[in-house]
Amino acid sequence: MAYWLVKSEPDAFSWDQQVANKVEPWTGVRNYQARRNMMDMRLGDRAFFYHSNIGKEIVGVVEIVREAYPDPTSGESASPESASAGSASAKSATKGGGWICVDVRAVGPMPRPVTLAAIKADPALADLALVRQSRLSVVPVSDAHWAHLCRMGGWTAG
DNA sequence: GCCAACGTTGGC
DNA sequence: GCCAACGTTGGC
Repeated sequence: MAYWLVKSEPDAFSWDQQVANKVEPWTGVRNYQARRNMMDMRLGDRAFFYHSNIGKEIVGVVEIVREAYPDPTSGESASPESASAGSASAKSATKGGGWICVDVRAVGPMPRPVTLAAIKADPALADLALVRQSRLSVVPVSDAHWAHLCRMGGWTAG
């Protein structure tokens, strides 16, 4: 399984809302590199939920519960019917240059949120994509980095 | 509120 | 196809 990190401004969509909604479509990604990363997400993959701007810390863990499909908030998205077909329709969406989203489910909160400052202060995390490409909202996390960040946050489950 | 990084756009 | 201008993001 692969690991990821997704960012959200808590003003727009916060961890608390993610927990309240349980499953939430991760929409609004309008960057090709981020889109490519989302296309690579598979069922069961996990991602850190990061608060940008306010907080600047990893606040929880989510799981991918639906692979890429056309983003309903995108102007040129396909119909809901074709969207329910799953990743096959995502391919046609990308063919048309449309944007995509995935569904994520809240797994649990970080016992101790991992701040950006703590990440930057740790040499082991110097090449984390979050640090290197601060503007990218969906980034991959290596197995080693995932384990390291889990340790920092006191995350013991899975 | 400012600035750096980076992506996109448009003129040539 | 290059590059300057501009817009957006995100950290400080």
